[in-house]
This record gives sequence, C-alpha cells and structure tokens, in this order.
Amino acid sequence: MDAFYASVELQRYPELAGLPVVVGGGRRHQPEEIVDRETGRTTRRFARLADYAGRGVATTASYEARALGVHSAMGLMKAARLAPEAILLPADFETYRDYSRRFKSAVRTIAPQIEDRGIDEIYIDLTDVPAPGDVAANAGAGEPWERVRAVAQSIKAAVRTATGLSCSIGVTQNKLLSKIASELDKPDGLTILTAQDIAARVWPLPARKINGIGPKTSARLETLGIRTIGELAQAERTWLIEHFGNALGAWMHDAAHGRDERPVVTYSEPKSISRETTFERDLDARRDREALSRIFTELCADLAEDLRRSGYAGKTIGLKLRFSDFRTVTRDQTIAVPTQDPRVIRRTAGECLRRVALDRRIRLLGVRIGTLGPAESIGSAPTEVAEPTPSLFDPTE
DNA sequence: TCTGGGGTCCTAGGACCC
DNA sequence: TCTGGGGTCCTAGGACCC
Repeated sequence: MDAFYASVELQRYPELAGLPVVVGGGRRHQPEEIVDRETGRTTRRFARLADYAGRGVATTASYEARALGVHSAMGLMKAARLAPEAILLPADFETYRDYSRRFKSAVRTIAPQIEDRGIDEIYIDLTDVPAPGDVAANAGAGEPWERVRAVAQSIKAAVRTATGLSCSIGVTQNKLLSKIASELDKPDGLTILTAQDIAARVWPLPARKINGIGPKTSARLETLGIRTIGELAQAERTWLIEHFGNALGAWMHDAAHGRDERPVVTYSEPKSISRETTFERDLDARRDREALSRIFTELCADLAEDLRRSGYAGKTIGLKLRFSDFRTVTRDQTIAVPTQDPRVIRRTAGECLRRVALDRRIRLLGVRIGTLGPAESIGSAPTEVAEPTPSLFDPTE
C-alpha cells in the first residue's frame, strides 16, 4: 500500500490532499473541530509538526512530506526542523487495521494465495490465477506476462474499490525481486520484471534495496567497495563468505543474482507476543519506583490479555529495558508450564528484573512471552495462589 | 533534538544428555 | 596422554522488517 497510514488519513480528511502530512507521535494532537456560530459550518484545525514536543517518531509521511526529507522512523523533533509546516496526525491503528483487512480480502477475491507481511504489505502467488474473463477471451493462450499484467491490474482496481487507496505491485519470478520491483514505480505502480531485466533494472540499485540488507550490512559492504546490487553480483561468492560468514555471504550473492526459492507462506503460527512502552521522560529506578512498578504490572496485564484473546499460552517470559543512553538489555526465563496468567508473567518478569543492574535512568520497559502453544493445554482456571508481589525496583534488593 | 512498537530470524556459548 | 561427537534447550544480543 502507498504511504498507507497517511493515505488512510487523507480518506478521513480530504482537505489535506496535496499537503505534507506526517502520522506519528502520541495522542495529544487530535484535530480540533471548530464550529462557526453563524454559518454552523465545521472546520478542522490540525496540529503542525512545529508544535510537537516529545519522543515520537514518524510512522508514515505522505509523498509531499517525503519530498521535504521526512521519512518513517525519523524522530518527530528532527522532522519538525525539516518540515515545520507539515500537518501532524496521531496514529489510529484500529482504523488502519480495518483498512488492512479490507484491502487483503479484496485481493483474496482474485488471488487467494496470500502471505501476510504486516499491516500494509502482502506477497501474492499468481501462479494459478486465471486472467480476468475479457482478457482470457481476447488473448487466448497469449503471452503469460499479459495474463499476469491483467490480473495485477484487476487487483489494483479491487483494492481501490474496497479502500479508495492505491497500491504498488511488482510481478516477477520470486518474492525477493517482486519486493524490489514493487518499489520501482511508487505510488500506484505496476512493474513486471523478467530474468532478462535484472541487469538493467536491479543491478544499478543500492545494495540496501535488497530486503534483508539493512544499514549495518550495507555500511560494511560499502567499506569493502560495494555500493550497488550489480557490484554485489560481481563479487566472488567465496570472498563474500570470507567477509560475512557462510549464511549471509552466500545469501547475499544469490540475492544479487535474483535467486530466491522461498515459497509464499499463507499461514504461520506466532512465535512471541510482547508489549513495551517508552516513557515520556526517563525514569529513575529509585525515585520513580511506584510509577515503574505500576507500568510494569499494566504491561503484564496487557500481555496476558493479548494471550487470552489470541488463545495462546507461553513458557518463556522476557524482560526488556532500554536505558537513557539507549543501551538495551533483555533477560528471559523459561517456566515449566505454559501460562497466560498476568500474575505468573509479572512474577517471572520480576525475577528477570532482579538480574539487571539498574544504574542508569530507564527509557523503555517491555515484557515478552515466547515458546507459545495453544492455551487449551493449560486448562482454564488458574490454580496459582497469589503471592506477595516482590518489591521490584527496590534499590535495597 | 536524539532515536516507537510489534515482530522474525540468526549467532553463539553453556548446560545437559546419550 | 591428550581429553568423541552429536543433539536439544536455554539465554543474550543483534540485525532487520513493517
């Protein structure tokens, strides 16, 4: 989906079309409804990025905002310096999830083999999808790529009808290349690449465009003189393995040549569930003990509720802390019996917490549960007897 | 003016077992 | 006189993705 969150917000606030819009931050910049006493007409007042103060990041920027240099994951304070006049909207995940369901079911009516890749992305297996009726009739047994182009166009049309939104589709022989292709003609793109197109269309791109090569790996590649996918493809496989290890080196070499055999996976079980929060200001383990303890208990309760709603129980309970210097530590502990009980989660995470030296102010606190299985395996009635809550964040411990 | 929240996968060492 | 060899589970951290 193209600039998904921002595009959804434009459906709600059409008057923002053409303006730089950024979605992100907390809840305190809801648009204000202003009713004119005389005309009775309602106008909305939107927050500007320049008015923002806090720790939020941009989750999405409209294309107009991107033109000013604002990108997702950028801190909003930095974004405000680049685009002070941009409109800032709070993220409304419930609405985005609703749009997400709508676009995915629209695609499913045409092509049922879908792999979920988060709220705004999917892989679609078009192998066995027939051409839309009119094209099939005209083209007969014509070019296979003509069938696929017609299918992709019908998918884009179905998505637009269901959501009012545009998407960009890449069609190629595998997931790796399709992901790259889908970004070549955004927004509202449709890009079809065959094996013969790889050298001309893919090799000139930065290595970073390969899904799986991130900031660290691309920086390392650069120090070795490799900037583009083409340069990566020309590198010796054994040389890449020497520098990046067996798995990463061989994979990068294959990827640069457009080789990828991964299937479209239409269903997978979740591996872990987590809840975390970044505080408005860094908290002190001593002075803010009560607040920390309360937030900790809430996170565990929220996590337990997520487990209950999704029908899972887990055995490995983890704690995550991020300190004022952005250093992150995790601790986890595996218990004998799977649980979805907030008290068991809280107690076990509390034991993890005791293994961390709290010598700095805390910026983020998170709780995770893994090694998941179906909740039926644990029976429904929690048999745990409530124990006194350990005095967490107590410096005397 | 620092850098969200929810995930997956990989690596690597140690414990433990046969 | 040199000290096997696999396998699984647990834990911590890191890279990456949406």
